[in-house]
Parts: sequence; structure tokens; C-alpha cells
Amino acid sequence: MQLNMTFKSTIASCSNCNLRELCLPTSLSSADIQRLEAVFSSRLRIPQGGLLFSSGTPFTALYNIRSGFFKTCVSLEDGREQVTGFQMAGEIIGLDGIVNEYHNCNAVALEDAEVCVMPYAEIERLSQELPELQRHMHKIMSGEIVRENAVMMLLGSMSAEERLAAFLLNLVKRLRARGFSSSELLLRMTREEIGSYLGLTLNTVSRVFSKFREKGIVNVKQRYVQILKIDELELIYDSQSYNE
Amino acid sequence: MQLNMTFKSTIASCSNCNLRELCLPTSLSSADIQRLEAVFSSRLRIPQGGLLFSSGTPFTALYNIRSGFFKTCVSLEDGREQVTGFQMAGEIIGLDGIVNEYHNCNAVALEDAEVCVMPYAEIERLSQELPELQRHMHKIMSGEIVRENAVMMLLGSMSAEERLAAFLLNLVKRLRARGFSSSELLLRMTREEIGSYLGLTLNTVSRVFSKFREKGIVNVKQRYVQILKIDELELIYDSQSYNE
DNA sequence: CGAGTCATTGATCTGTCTCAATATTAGTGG
DNA sequence: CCACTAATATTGAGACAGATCAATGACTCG
Repeated sequence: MQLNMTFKSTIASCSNCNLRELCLPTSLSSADIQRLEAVFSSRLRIPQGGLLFSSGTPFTALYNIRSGFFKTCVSLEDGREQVTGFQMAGEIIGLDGIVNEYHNCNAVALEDAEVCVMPYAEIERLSQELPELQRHMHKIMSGEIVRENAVMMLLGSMSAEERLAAFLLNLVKRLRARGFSSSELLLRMTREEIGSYLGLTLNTVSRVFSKFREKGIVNVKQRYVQILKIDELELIYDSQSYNE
Repeated sequence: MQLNMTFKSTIASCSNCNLRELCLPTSLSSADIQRLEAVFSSRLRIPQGGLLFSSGTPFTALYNIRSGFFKTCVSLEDGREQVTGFQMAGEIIGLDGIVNEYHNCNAVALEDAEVCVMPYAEIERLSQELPELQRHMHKIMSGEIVRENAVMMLLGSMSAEERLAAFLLNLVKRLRARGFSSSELLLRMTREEIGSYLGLTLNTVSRVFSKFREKGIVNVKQRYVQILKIDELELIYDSQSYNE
């Protein structure tokens, strides 16, 4: 599972980044944005399978995903692993590191990815001067707490079908917010990774996909998923809360 | 389940509060602490069974628990409920409300409680001037994210025995940090609430308690729990991560 | 003392896991 | 472009942890 990875640095420009409204406060003046650009300028490329950070490594920065797809996971000594989230372009990764100043989970690129590096010391400094940035950071962290609450509900009291329905609905919702189709998607993760996230085995995930296909709710072929009856999915997962 | 509750306001003094090192940054000067006192001065009493806030109500403040014990829970329309956490004196409650400006869960007092009200607008304003406070807020939120990651691991990939062991170890750890015994505790929540938090039924929780008793690991009598072999518990739950 | 809430424990059932066989796909080198 | 291999996905059969249902017991509070 160890990959030889190469990190390549490039220079960012927030001003003309199409993800700006996802990762920065919308209310900033262009002058303020240029101040951010000055310190959030470095980028990192992570090849598929590469680690952006891993459990125990020192925390220095938050990362804004520019392209690509990540999973974060925590693991026990005995090898058991729990996927704690899947992150896509425009989302911030690394918040777990703030509290102890070292990372608490592994962040693995599920496809070739590029992230913007936001050194935490700079975030702290700039937040002192830009109330919008401070509020933005608070909202992002609070949003992550709310997301995890919804996952706890999922893991604690929902059936396998409900879990997978919730998972698919959440994915297409986030993809739609990024201008992608809300009826078609290409999964970036394996059945096993989905299962780990949802507290199921890869077998069960596969079986539920098959059941959904038999019911005509989805069209599944390996990683490709077409959602035929989104209302049926919403019926299975009584919607609400699982916002991101 | 509806309770008639009375909120009583009193005046706080952070300076001589014995929970100060738990809820405020330790590095603040006494002058700075007096500034906080000036705006975090109001307190609220919540009787057992009362709601501090509930899902959908506007978010205005964070609350520092001065005394008492809370649970937070999210619920689905069909009545299913998931306990997302138990909070005790010195812990902050309400972070879920920041992102959408209304609360996302219910906070119920499991015994008569008193909280310090920290209006969020004041937190934002003061954080602009006190870098220590800003960092403190970040750490508290990051810590909550890390705690929830550990709960996801628990719910996603651990057995009933492991879950209850983790739960007990976490409780006594937090109680010890507050000067209480690390071998005896009085549970403030029902078996059903423990079960909801751990993704188990009340039956299973009760059964695992009995099993632990038969093994001589604990002495359980209703809400009273005495831990006889903490090392056995740690063996069951291979420790790590579940820090708070 | 009586009523209600909460906890314990047994018997049975079921959803999901485990194990195993097979199928599909992606990657590699000839 | 094809054969070979490894990784991933599907599907069946059987097992089991924990759920459900139900009865009893313990405690709390008016």
C-alpha cells in the first residue's frame, strides 16, 4: 500500500480560481483576497494513493482541495480502519490537526489531486485582521461537526439501505453544487472504502447496490452509478440533516 | 417528555471559577480575563430534563457548563434519536449552531445544571483582539471533530463490548481530570441513552454490563459503577485515539 | 404504599458478517 | 494488441452478534 509519491509545488491565484466561493468567504474585497493569495500561494500535487498527511505527523497547515478526491481515515493498532470522510474539490482538509498540533488521521488521495496549502499560522494571523475569515473558519469547523453528527446518526441507527441511500444522496448533492450531473457519478472509492465509511462490509455494500438496481432505483456498473429514481432514494433515507 | 423549566439568571465571575483552566485559555492575563467576565457574565440554570437549546432554534451563544450533565442528540422525523455526546462541567456546548445560525441538535440536562452564556457575537469580537481566545476556540472545535472521529470508529467497527469499554474509560478519564475518582462513577444517563450513543439497544448495554460484572471487571448496580480492573477494560478497548 | 420509570434476563428472530467461488476490470509486459 | 496478473466486484450459503419481544425485578417519588 506504500506509494512513491512526488510533490510538486506551483503558485496559486485565488482571484481567478473558480472554487473561490467554496473555500474563501464570499464577502471579501479584492484587496483582501490579494492578501490571502500572498500567503496561501503554494500548491501541492498528490498522486493517486499518496498521503497528504498522516496520523501523528506535525500539523502545520490546512489544505484546500483544488482538484481530486480524498478520503480521511483513522486506524487502530490491530489494523482496523475507519474512513471518517470523503473530500472533494473546494473542501478543506486537516482540521483534525489543530487541537493537538499533530494530525489525527490519514488523508489519502483517491485520484491524482492538487491542494492549496494554507499555513495555519497565517490563517491565525489573518483571522485577527479579517473578521470574515475568522467567521468563515468557524463555520467550516462547525459544519464539519454537524456533518459528523449526521454520520453518527447514520452509523448508530440506520439500516444498510438507508446508509447507502444517504451516502449517494450526499455525494450527488455535493457534485451538483460543483456543476456536475446530479444523476450520474463515478465513484472514486472502492466498495470496501464505502463500507468502512458506512459501518458495513464491502459485501453488504455490493448487495445493497444490487438490490437498488433490482428495484430500478439506480443503474450500477462497478464504479459508475446512474441514479434513476432519486425520490425513491430520498424515501429510503428520509432526508433532512445530512447536509454538508 | 415536555418539562416545565425555569431559567434563572445569575452573575458569573471567571476570575475565581475553578473551571477556568478548562473553559478559558490558560495564558490570558488577569486583565484579559476581566474583559471576558464583562461579557460572559450571565448564567442559566436548567433543571433536570430541561432543554438548553433544541434543533431549529436560533443560535446566539455558546455555553460553558458550570455544573451538571448534558446530552446532545439529533432526531429523525420517524422518532429515531441518536445521542451525539455527553457533556460535563467545563465543557462547551452549542458549536453545532455556528454554521447555519440555528441549532442542529437538542441539548438536554440530565441533572440540574448551570451554564455560563457566551454570546457568539462577543466571542467573535473578542477573538479579534485576543489571539489566545481565537486559538482556544479553534482547538475546542478541532477537539470536537477528533472526538467525533473516534466515535465514528467506535460505531463503525467495534463490538458491543469494545464500545462499552471505550465509553467507560472515556467517562472516568474526564471525571478524573475534574478531580473525581477514576474507579467509581454514577451514570447520569439511562441504559437507553448509553445505547443510543453507542449504536446499541438498551438490552445489549445491560447485557454487556452484566458480562463485565461476571468477569469481575466492574461492579454495577443500576447507575452506580465501580471499575475493578481498568487494565482489563483497556485491553478490551485497545485504547488510543478516543481522547477528549 | 402504589404507580411509573428504569434495569435485568431469557427466548427467539433477523440483518449483516464471514467464507468462498466466480466474474469483471485495470494494469503490465511481451 | 493480446495474454497474464492483481485488484476489485458480485453473489450464494451458512453463521452469529445483536435486535426484538416479553416477563420480572429494582428503584424513585409523590
